Amino acid sequence: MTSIDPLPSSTSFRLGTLGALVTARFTDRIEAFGLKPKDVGLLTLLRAGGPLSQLEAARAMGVAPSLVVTVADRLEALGAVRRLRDPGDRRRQQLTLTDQGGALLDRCAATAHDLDAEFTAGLSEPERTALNTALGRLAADHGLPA
Amino acid sequence: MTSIDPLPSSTSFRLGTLGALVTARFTDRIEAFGLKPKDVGLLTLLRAGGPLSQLEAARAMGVAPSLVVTVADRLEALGAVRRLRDPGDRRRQQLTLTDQGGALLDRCAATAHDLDAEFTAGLSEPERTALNTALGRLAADHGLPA
DNA sequence: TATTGTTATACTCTATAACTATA
DNA sequence: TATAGTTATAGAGTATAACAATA
Repeated sequence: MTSIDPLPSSTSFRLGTLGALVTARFTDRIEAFGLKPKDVGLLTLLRAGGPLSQLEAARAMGVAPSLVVTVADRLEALGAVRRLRDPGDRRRQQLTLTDQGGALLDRCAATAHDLDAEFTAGLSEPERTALNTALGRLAADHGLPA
Repeated sequence: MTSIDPLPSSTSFRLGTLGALVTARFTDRIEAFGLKPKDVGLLTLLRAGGPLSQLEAARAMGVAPSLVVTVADRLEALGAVRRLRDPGDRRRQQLTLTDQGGALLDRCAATAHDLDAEFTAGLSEPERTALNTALGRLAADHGLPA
């Protein structure tokens, strides 16, 4: 008789459940900075892709433009981004990462790497490297930030 | 000068973003079976851990007991689980996986493995294996289904 | 009085739709 | 008339609180 490969041993199931777990922990920690996960996504995008209009940001993040308003409001209140009205087309708001926003993103990166160490403590060093390399390739293949 | 390791190269960031992406795709596909992700979680738990009371299920899943009511209602309507009042303690509802529920879970597993193949198409076979092995170890370390 | 399940309610996240200003 | 941003509203998912039945 043939036995079916069980769900919990699939890469999809494991990625989904571990991703939710690690996101929950990361969310808890960045709360200390006044940030939510989507805020970090926008900061990451701005560092990688220079100034962007809100609509461009929404498209790159795969979210509704109205959500970018909320996220940009919060980041602006923290001094992490600046909104500059485009003089050539006054409908557009150019979002720019401030120095303070860059420093905040650095603190998020440090937090993530701390979390990496704790979360993967049970892996050997080669396993950790192989894991991160494979995840990096998948991220690139699926259009996620490098 | 020292440069900070960027956020998108962290394992935590990659696990979080890839996990969200793969979960969204999986969610789309199991909708054809009338299932939501948490339903699949409960079915998985019941197959692995035999009959459970709703409270036990809530604890194992890390969700509120009231959510188990909703999930069990939907699964019962699909014929995937049975609720049996415990004769020894009539407050308890024992949740049991039916044959039909087992078949449904098998279809979810097949769906997940199809998704695995598509999602990791850009990896070499050794990379795919190393990835799944490392994820399996992390899942075990963090108390997720085997 | 404590516990299991259920129902009522509220909160978070995010999308869609309506609206304003500019083109 | 079309587009960028904003505001208003709605839906999904999940938690907390109130309640009913049983212990």
